[in-house]
Amino acid sequence: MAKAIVQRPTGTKDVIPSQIHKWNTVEGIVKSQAEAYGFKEIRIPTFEETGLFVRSVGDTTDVVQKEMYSVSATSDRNGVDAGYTLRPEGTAGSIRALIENGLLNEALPQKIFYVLSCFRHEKPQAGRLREFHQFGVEMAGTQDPRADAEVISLAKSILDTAGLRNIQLNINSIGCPECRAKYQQALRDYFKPHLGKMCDTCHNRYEKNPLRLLDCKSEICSEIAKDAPVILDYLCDDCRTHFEKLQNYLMAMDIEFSINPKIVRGLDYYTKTVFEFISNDIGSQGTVCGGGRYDGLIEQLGGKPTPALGFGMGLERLILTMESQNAEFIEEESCDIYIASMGDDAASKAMQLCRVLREDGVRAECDVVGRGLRAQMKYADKINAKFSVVLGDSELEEGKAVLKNMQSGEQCDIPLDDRFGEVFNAMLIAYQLSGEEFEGLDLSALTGN
RNA sequence: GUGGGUAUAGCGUAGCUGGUUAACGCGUCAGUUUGUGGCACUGAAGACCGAGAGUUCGAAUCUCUCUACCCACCCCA
Repeated sequence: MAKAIVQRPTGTKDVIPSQIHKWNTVEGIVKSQAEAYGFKEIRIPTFEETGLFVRSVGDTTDVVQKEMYSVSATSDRNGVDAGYTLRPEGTAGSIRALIENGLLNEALPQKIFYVLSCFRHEKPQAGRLREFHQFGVEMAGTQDPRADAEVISLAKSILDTAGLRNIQLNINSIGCPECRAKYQQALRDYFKPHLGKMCDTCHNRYEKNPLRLLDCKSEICSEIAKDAPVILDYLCDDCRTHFEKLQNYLMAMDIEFSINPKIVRGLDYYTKTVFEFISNDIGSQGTVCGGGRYDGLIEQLGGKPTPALGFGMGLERLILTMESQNAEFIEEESCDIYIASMGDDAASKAMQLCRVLREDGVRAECDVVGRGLRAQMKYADKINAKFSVVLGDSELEEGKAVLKNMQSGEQCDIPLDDRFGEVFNAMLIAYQLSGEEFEGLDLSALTGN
């Protein structure tokens, strides 16, 4: 391992140039699909007042209790400690932005999406970083189950477009505050006699958030949880029909799902629908996408009561899954033309030609190291240049040079005057049309042969 | 926060039970008769063997501590 004076912080990753195409691929997919569904991009601050996350994510959750990067900011509010936190997720901030900018007074539903980095102080492992990247969407202003289906459909479209297979969709309903209260009581009644045998964290859960008793992975606890009451039996009429309609819409759209009554999201704001897309190919942290409805959140954050829902998708996990399934990434474009030169005059000419070409958006490069011709050609090959030109004294005298197709080795003359850019662009287009067609093309008129 | 694993040049590895100048592949750079890449050949640069301490005449190879990374628990994206 190479050493730098300072190394990157634990749980962070560099994306080096040879990998960037994966991110561009994924971000492209995610944005184009979101736009196809009518979602608009939003950008929000990287940090927010700590209170925002405490109120929304929930003060009993692990995320808030032990995973936030926070600083106090005593001086910011007339001596009152405002305190800031690097966002651990995207929903809180984007909902805050919807409220603060009055967007909930515009036509509803508001449909927004974002790509952003999130920060959680956890111990890193496969698919889990301290700084990770999330694509997310939020739809505010509808309680119709069609919205739930639409949002799930968007997530599914993204995974499909990315070329993924075997991603399982699990859905559940955790009810509204009324039916959930009844269910929580039922859970407490059920677990109470077993409490003695159960783990410490479950004791805590029993008190603070009984829903998560279902989630415990410990053998004894999960064994006990097996026969626990199921939330779906406790849903009120409204929640039940909402959930049933959602299922009907999903089936109508041919989106396969399974109902998993054990899904309990770790963020407190969820109501009714919750869902997860899970990959089995990337280790134990297989949740690629998770989300649900949060009908109470906007009011809780000071907005007018507005039902809403959304999801977050882990971009690192999405890329990991694509890699493990050998999905295709879009390759970056390489250099269009490398202009090699010998001697100072030719070097100047090369730089000048590069400038002209770049004005037309051509990826043009020339020697900036002072290498010999052979080395320049090797470099042109390494950077995968499509064409090359060699400039020396004789070319400058004659006013023309030889343009070489680096893939086929084919060469032709190209004038070194005002027509250079025009001719080269024609060659480039021919090249892009296809290698085979290129060979059959008669470009003699252009090149003046 | 709790466990387990790993740690040798830019990358990937070899180096067995301790013994002279730490090896190989890829990569990088320079050449292979003077103005042309991909192949081949030649050569060069590049590692105080994660850090610190200890055992020993002698350690990359043994012991201890630390750190980082990886994996799992937990939690979530």
